[in-house]
Amino acid sequence: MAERYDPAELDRKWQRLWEKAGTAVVDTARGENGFYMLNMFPYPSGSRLHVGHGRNYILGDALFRRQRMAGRRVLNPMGWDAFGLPAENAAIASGVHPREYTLGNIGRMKEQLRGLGLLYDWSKELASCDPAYYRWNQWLFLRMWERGLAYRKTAPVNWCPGCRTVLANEQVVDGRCERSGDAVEIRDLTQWFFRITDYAERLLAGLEALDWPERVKTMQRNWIGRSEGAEVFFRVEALAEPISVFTTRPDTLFGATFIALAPEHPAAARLAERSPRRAGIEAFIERVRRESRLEREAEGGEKEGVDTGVSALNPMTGEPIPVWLANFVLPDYGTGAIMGVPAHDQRDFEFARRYGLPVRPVYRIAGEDPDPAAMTAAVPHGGVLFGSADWDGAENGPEAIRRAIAGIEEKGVGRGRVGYRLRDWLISRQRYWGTPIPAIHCPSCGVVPVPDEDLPVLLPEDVAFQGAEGNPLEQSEAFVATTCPRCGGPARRETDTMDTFVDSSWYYLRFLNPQDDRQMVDAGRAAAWMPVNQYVGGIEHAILHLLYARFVCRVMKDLGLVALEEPFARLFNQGMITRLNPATGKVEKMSKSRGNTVSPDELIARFGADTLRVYTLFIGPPEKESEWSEEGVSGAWRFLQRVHDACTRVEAIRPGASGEPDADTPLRRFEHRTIQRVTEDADRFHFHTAIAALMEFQRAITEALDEGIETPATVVSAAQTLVTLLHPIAPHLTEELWERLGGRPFLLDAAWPSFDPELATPERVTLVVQVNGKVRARLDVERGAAEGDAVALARADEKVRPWIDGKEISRAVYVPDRLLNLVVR
RNA sequence: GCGAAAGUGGCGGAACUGGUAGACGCGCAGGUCUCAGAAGCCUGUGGGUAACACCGUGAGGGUUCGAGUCCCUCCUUUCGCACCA
Repeated sequence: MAERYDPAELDRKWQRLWEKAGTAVVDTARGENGFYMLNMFPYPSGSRLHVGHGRNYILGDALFRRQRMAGRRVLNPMGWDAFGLPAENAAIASGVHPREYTLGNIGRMKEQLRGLGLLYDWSKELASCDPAYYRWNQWLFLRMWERGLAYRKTAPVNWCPGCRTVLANEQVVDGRCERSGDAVEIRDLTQWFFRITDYAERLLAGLEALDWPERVKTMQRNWIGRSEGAEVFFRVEALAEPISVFTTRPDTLFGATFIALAPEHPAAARLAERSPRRAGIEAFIERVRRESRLEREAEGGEKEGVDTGVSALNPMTGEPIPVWLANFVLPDYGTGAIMGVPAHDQRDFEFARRYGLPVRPVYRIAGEDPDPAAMTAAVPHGGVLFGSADWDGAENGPEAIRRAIAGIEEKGVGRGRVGYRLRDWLISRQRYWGTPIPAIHCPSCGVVPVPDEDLPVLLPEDVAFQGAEGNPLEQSEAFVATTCPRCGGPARRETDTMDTFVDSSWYYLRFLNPQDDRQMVDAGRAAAWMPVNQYVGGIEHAILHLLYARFVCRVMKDLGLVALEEPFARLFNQGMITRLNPATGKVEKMSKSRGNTVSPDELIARFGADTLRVYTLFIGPPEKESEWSEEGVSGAWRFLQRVHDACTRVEAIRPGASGEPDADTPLRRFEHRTIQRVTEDADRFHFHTAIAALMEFQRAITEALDEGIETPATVVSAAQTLVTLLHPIAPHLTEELWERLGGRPFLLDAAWPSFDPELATPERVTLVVQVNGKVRARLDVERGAAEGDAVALARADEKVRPWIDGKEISRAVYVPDRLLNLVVR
């Protein structure tokens, strides 16, 4: 072999040629035979990508190339989720404008993606920080505002002291900011929200039909948290309005021995005012409200409460029960008030035990736990047999609940209701680097929308970032000072910007018409290309991005902008790449902060992008997490060497290859079996087993060359098939070899080979012979051998004979082409 | 605590529907080439045995001619949920 495989040169050469020829550019005005492949667009961070990041892009690129070779017009765009706090924090630290910082990162990241041989339709590139993009955030916001889907309210919200902004519920994990890890505080602020709760039922129902990982769907179901129950009104002596509680167990209403309000409940302060123990109650309210979310929701946290001294009347019996304030009642779920049924609810029971409140089992509900007798003994007041003749006989469970709701509604003291855990999406952020919310505060007209013709509301430039505290937007008098579009008087501009998840909730639609300045989306193209056929990204977006995108897509449908409800038909979550951390001795997620990353740059310099791609795909099933190993990479490198060497030898015999390949030879059969294996494996994303099949095929070709039995035409055909099947995995080397084997560029436009099922099956098979279920011999037989022949062969086999001699074969189980089990006594 | 997924050689993993357990790769051992090494290349590689037998898919039971795969009990790990009334 003359020349060695020089990846550095090949990588550069083919990356240039692909780009120059625009091989990945798709005209989205034409929709026929389209396939929309999408990787979640990345945040352009300041640090270099590591090999753990590469996994989902390499997988996406392999899927893209595979679909293209199947003859589809595949749209595979890339863009940038370019707004966000890291850029602004960098600006505050160094003074560089967030835009400059972000654009610099985009440039570097793009080069890195190119270096991996990833092929995107860059003519569709977009960045969410571009006014041409974010003006449509503002436009959509105004449409939502018109319909009451965007609104402002004062509410207790999550405040992250580290990020100095409010957060959505979805961004708070275990009481901490999912970005910075700071404990989140609760503050009363006036903020902008999107009314996602109006869509709770549709978001839940839509999950059914999606081809998504079950665990993602489960997470979304849990987050939406639907529960059926009833709202029940309790009259309170001191108040004009009754207090409404939400319960999923209206069947236990007769067992309610108290009601409890969240300290934030509007009625709480009014009740305190009337109480002789006012000071104590107000102190309690103040104390609970000051607690952070972390403290308040801490596991095993003591349930605490205070008696308002006021009574409420059980609507079914008219019996007075005390009204308490309790820290475990959440202000923003249900009605912010509960009925306490200690006999049938663990939390209520703990609370009752602590404060000596009665526990009253509802006896007529059969099979309820805990055991009423035991509880009666455990509490001072004792249980009282109580129930209702109306509800008697109803089995505990849905039927009892249904009847209870009917009884409550009949009496006019409540109604059936569905509760959701989902809260409205808080989209305000007190930061600069985001989409300005298009609203103006006028002292006489109130909060007024910016007229459409004044869009986009641009971010101001006269802002000093270095060392800035608070929201940098507030610094710009030119931005803030404006006139009211309604009355023309002086007014102040809204300085909150939008959560960056607004940007990412519709970008997949914008890739279809990224330069269109007349409309947000192109309904015709959306009809042709949406939903995204295959979406690939990390599990960390299981709730946040994926729920918001499903919501916004539905809003856009209701606004008549598109005709679809679900943006992503199929979702794939790649597993993380882990690596042994020498510092801790543990296998951990690969990350910069842990210091266990591997840079693709050095690997590419040494082995080329294809080796990195082969190893990344070979490391394990892509949906599982996989451990990176330095030595493993060399296996991928050696494989590509052997492919290169084999094809170089084939190239040398090519001039002698005339005519068609032989119809049926061992290599020919190997070729067809490999096509079948690789096709099936690639289509379930299992490139690791596809690579294993290709390794075996390469060895078969090398052996055929060594032995010289196969005709040149047959060998050339095999080698061409090898590089074609390997192309989605190792595009640069295969492109080069393809050309040298007589193919015309580009492989992306070459047809994926098809297999003949007859040839893909071996002619002779190994028949396993078992005696009483234990393997005793392996026979090489013709495919399709008859049972009688197989038994005869087995009985005559010298390895089998000792096990059956002198015994009677009572039964023979024969699985053609696989196994013969002789059962002897 | 509740729910889901997983547990296979020294390591990553394969076996998709019950039918040859360990494909493929790493590592390791021996060989080849070389003055020597590196890189290649070839051979071997679950435990066990002289060779068989035998033992082997987290543990224990079960179903079956036959179980990594199905059922039951338990252990471990990972992930999700967890005052949501």
